[in-house]
Amino acid sequence: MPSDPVGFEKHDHGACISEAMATAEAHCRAKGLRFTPVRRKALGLLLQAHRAIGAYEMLDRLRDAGFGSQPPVAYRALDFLVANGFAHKIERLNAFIACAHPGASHSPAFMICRICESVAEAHSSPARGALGEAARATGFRIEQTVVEAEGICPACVDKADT
Amino acid sequence: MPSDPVGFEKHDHGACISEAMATAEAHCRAKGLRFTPVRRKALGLLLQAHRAIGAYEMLDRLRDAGFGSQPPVAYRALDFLVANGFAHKIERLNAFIACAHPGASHSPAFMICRICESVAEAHSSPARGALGEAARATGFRIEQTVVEAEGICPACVDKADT
DNA sequence: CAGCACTTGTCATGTTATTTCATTTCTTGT
DNA sequence: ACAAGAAATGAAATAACATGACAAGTGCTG
Repeated sequence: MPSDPVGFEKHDHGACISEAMATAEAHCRAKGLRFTPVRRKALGLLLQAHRAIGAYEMLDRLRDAGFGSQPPVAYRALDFLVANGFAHKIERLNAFIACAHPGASHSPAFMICRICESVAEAHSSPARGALGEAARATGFRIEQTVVEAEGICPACVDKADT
Repeated sequence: MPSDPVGFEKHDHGACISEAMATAEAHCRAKGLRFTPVRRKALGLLLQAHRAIGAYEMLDRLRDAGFGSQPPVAYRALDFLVANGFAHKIERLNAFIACAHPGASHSPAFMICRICESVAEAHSSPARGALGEAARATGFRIEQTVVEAEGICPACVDKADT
């Protein structure tokens, strides 16, 4: 099980998909959540894509798979996945990506390549760092954080420098 | 000149507006940028509001002020302000806010109150912290960061606890 | 098996953002 | 001063992202 903080490396994608699905399955069983076909399919599509997917792209694929064709179909499935930590929303892209560390409650941080649009997930520590300091100094109670870096991924840096 | 990292405190709002406008004015003069009426008005409106403003709310006000009524009017003005560091986009809100530290090149971080929707700006240090570490470890080249915390501001915490 | 909570499908609408092109304004080089 | 080029504006159209509301179906629970 890859628990490293980033995701630009190559890996056994098939295995990572089945693992993530199994984790979600188990989590839902444990929590009494209904991992319905449309939700399962949505997570599968996110994992398969291995990149950030817009809600309407998701909708297209769900429709192709025989599910409903109206936006709420996609948004509801994605909301479920996000709410339960199986996926994250990338605010910068208005898009969604499968969680790289499902199960673990965490504050994700993302690195977004502006060339190839790949996205890697890392952990952030809201409490530490400048933001946590500012929050403590002012009495702000942090509930959730969005941390996204835009730039160039290793592969594209190599290409650009060549 | 308030250079403290946060913005939940009371302050002389009139003075802070004129200062910010003057700073922008000077910056544009120095860089040969055209600080046109619509851009000036947009910045004034952001400063006046002292909160995050959606593009269409900005558009309404610009139209009321006699400018064009089509979305690009607002988006172009806002893009100019953001590009030149006079304003920031809050991704979480799809809204824009005047920069609290204009002139200084910086990586802003924001604290967003989910009760009263106030927004405070702090500095972040992308290079340090978990994100910078992950970037160095993988070879990701950070160009820009989005750091936004959602939670409860001091004033609303007090209210909630009462 | 009745009642309830939850999920799904669909229609309708609301919100945010961009593309395109013609026109005007400003700046620059001569 | 003036022509050429760059930048900004106005306006129309459209694209992309997201939610509200309601009826019908599903599965659990008493």
